[in-house]
Amino acid sequence: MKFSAVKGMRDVYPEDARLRNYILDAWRRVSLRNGFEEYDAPILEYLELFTVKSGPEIAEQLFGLTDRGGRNLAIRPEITPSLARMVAAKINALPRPIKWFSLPRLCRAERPQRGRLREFFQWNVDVIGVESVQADAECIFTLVDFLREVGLSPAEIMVRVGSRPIVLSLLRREGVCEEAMDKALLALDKRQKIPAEAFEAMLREIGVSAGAIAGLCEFLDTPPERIVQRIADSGLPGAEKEIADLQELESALAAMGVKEYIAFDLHIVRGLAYYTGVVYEAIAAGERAVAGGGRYDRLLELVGGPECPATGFGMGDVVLGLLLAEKGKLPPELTAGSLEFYVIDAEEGTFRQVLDITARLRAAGRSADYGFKRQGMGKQLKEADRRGSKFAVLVRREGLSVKTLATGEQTETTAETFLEKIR
RNA sequence: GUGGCUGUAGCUCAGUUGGUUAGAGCAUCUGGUUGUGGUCCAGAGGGUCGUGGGUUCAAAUCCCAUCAGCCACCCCA
Repeated sequence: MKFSAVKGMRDVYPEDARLRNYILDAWRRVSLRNGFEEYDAPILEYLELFTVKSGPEIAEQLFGLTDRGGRNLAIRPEITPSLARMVAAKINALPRPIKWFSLPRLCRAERPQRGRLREFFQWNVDVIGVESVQADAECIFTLVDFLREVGLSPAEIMVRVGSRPIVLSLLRREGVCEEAMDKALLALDKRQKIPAEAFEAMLREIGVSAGAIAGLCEFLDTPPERIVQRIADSGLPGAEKEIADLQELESALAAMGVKEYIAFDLHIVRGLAYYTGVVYEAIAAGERAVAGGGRYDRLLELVGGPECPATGFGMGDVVLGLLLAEKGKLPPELTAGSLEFYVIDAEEGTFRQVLDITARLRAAGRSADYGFKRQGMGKQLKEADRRGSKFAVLVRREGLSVKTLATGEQTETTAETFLEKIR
C-alpha cells in the first residue's frame, strides 16, 4: 500500500464509528440533561492563544502551520482557550450562569501510545461566571452522571478530588519554599506510582525534613471520607475560604447522591499551573486518568478578558473507549450494524413490491434495506441476520409475513395493513 | 524528545541450522445444499514476508538504516 494513515491518527471504519458515536451521543445526552448548552470553535486558532496559557514550549507539542499571510496558526490541542476567548468577547451579553459543553476534535503532536493518539475527541464541560463551589459540584455531578450512564460503577472508577490552594498551604506549613513548590507538587502527583523511599527522596532534595515528610504522609493518608474534616480541623493558614469550599462541595455532592463515586484526595494536583482551586480526576485502575478538571479563575484574563471565575473538566474518547471495552460495558448492538427491516422477495416476481415497500418504510422514517441480488430466501434471511436486522419482511404476491429474527416468530398480514401500522 | 520490544494475507499466527512456486484458521467473494435464517460442502481472490540498502551462489530467516505499532520515561492542556 502506497499510503497509510498519518502517525498517531486512525482510520474510522464503520465498527469504529459506531463506538465513537456511542460515546459522543452519551456525552451530548448527559450534557443536555444537566442543563449545558453546546458550543464549538474553529479547529485552527492563532498559535499565541495556546502559548499564552501554556508557555512557548507548548508549540513543540502541537501541529502548527503558517497561512499565506504569514500568520502562525495551530490546530487546537484543547478547546478551553477558545472557550475563554469566546466568552470574554461577549461577556457582558451572556446570561449567567454560562453552562456550556463541547465535543471538539483535537490534535496534539505527542508520541502516540496506548490510550493516547494524535487526533481524538474530548468532552468539555464548563461553568463560567460562577464563583461558588456549587459550579464545581455541578461539573463533578455531570461527570458522575455520565459514568453511571455508561454503566461504570464506583468499584470501577472514582472521581478523586483535591484542592490546589489547600495543598499549597499544607506544603508551605511543612517547610516547602515557593521556588520548590512545583517539584513538591510533582512528587505528590507521583506518590502513588513510585516507592515510598523515592517519594521521600524527592522531598528531602528540596529541603523538607524527615519529620515533616512523615507528618505529611500521615496527613495525606487520611481516609477520603475523613480527610475533609481533618483539613478543616487543621486550620491551614491562608486557605480558610478553600477549606470552607471543600466542605460545601462534599455536602453538595452528598446531597446530589453521588457520594459513592467521590474520594477526596490531596495527591490530585493536576499538571498545569493555571488551576486555582478544586481539582479532580476520574481514575480507573490500570488506565491513565479518564477525565480531569478543576477551577481556573485566571484564564479569561490571560486571553485578554475581564476577571471571571471558571471551572470545568475534559474527558478524552480514546482512554474511555479502552476502558469501556475492557470492562465489557459496550452495548451488543455496537458489534453489529443495526437495521429495523430487511425486505425479502419470498416469491418470484415480487421484487418490485420489495422496492415499493422498502421505499415506503423509509419514507415513514424507519430504517429498511433489501438485497441488490436476487437469490433464495435462505440466503436473504441469512443476510438479514448478518445485518443485525430486527425484522425480516417476506413479500409474496398475495400478502406478506413479518418475522422477528430474534425469536423466529412470524405474523401474516398484507402490505397495506403492515404499512398502515408502521406510520 | 530518551530507552526497550515488535513488524509474514483484512485478523490471529505457522514457516525447521539462510536452500526450489511462503502456509493454516477465521474473515471476504462465488457456486451448491438446507430451499423461512445463526449450518454444511466446494472453489476463488488476497502477501514484492513494513520499507530501503547490505552480506551471500541463495535472505521472510543474518547486518544496517528507516517507518509504524506497543511498553517504560518526559509530558499529559
